[in-house]
Amino acid sequence: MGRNKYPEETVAKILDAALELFCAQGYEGTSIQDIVDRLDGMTKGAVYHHFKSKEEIFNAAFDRAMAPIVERRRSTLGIGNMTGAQKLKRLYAPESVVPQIELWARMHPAADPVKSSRLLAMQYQGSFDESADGYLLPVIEEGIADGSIACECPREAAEAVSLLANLWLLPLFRPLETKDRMLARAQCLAQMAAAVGLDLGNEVLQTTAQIWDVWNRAGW
Amino acid sequence: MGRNKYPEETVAKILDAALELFCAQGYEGTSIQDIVDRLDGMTKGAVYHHFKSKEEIFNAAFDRAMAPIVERRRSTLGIGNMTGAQKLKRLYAPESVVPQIELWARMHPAADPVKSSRLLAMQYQGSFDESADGYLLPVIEEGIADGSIACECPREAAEAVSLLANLWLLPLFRPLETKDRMLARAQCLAQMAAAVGLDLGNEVLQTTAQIWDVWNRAGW
DNA sequence: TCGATAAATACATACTATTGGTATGTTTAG
DNA sequence: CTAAACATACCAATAGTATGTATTTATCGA
Repeated sequence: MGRNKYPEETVAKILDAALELFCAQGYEGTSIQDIVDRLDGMTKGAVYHHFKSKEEIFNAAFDRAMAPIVERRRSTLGIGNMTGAQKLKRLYAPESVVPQIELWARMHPAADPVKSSRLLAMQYQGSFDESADGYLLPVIEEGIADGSIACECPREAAEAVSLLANLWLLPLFRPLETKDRMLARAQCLAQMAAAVGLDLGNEVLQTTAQIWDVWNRAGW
Repeated sequence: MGRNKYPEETVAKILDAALELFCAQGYEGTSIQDIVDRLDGMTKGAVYHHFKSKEEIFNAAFDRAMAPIVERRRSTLGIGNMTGAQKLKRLYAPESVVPQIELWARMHPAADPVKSSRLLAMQYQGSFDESADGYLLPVIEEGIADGSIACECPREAAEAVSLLANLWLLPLFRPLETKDRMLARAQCLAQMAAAVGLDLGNEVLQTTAQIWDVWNRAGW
């Protein structure tokens, strides 16, 4: 093929193909050759020119997909005249959650924890990062500082809620269940969060309902 | 080597070696050859005679390791003259939990969610099985039936508690943290469980402290 | 009960296709 | 002309298979 004038298009093609395959078949279930085969005409040399390993492709693919979500959330929380408690509720409101779910729905990962074990590990790791250095714990601490939240164990509460929200409330790596069961989970999570001082807001149920709709519309 | 009169010894040797390697290096990080190399003199032919795939070895190794724990728990819960609430507390008492932790400590899995992603997936899957068809939900339902537990969402509560206990309270796949942080997590979990009607008992803190000791004694 | 033989089991050996990755071209844009 | 953007040809390691061989165990007639 010689040389392309716009190599970033090639990179984008690679990452698009990679993301789709990694989601559908998992990390180990996807070979570099699988990816190459989707880049009509291109060869492995091109891929390894732009990325130095399969691992790097994997990370780059997901980072790229997540970037707009992360940015959106950052800007949402940047608003100054909101209490911590208000920001917390906002984090679990439809406008914050649904875009992320839409992304997941598009990615359409295999509903098999073993096949998706790499993704699961990412989500697991992410839950801790999210609560520790990420956005949840800071928001809670902000709430404690401004008096809008009363929580005795902010770090622990953040971790627990984050983990439950990511790996349980939306069971990405499990066979599809019913809307009622998802709503029951949301209700349950809200109760548990309230017990440690975190009010996730009344919108949580609404958010969950919308999540289910998005999910289903995507043909799960 | 010809033929062994007691092939089950060979199987045991294979599973022992496999378990150790899978824990230390993860599933993908362990090759069949790695396992074979630990079975002095034996070859791949032997391994593939007794097991039809790497996957099967992996499952067999962990099933074998878990078997005594599962049996122990089964017999503990079999006692008739206990209420559901009493059984629930017992599930989180040191005598029930510590043996399992000792097993995990011996297995000594890599504290890296990606390297251990397969194990993580197993634990994740296990949390749902445990709550659904396993022992936790039945105990809660027993408690509801005999009036010793008041829980509006038994299934959801079981899932949430199970997930938190398995993947958060004991963060197998995370770098070691302090005893205080583990205790704080236990306290937090107990509070959250109480909010949905599950009293995990006062022993939870004690259990957690013992877990940490076992963990540390194993040189984590 | 006994030995001979057949059959099945417990391995070893040798091989294969696929994999992630590399070394080294070749072509084209800047 | 040079460096980037690819292609081509290779490599070692991998999970798994096909097949060969030795040893145990089941079978059976006497």
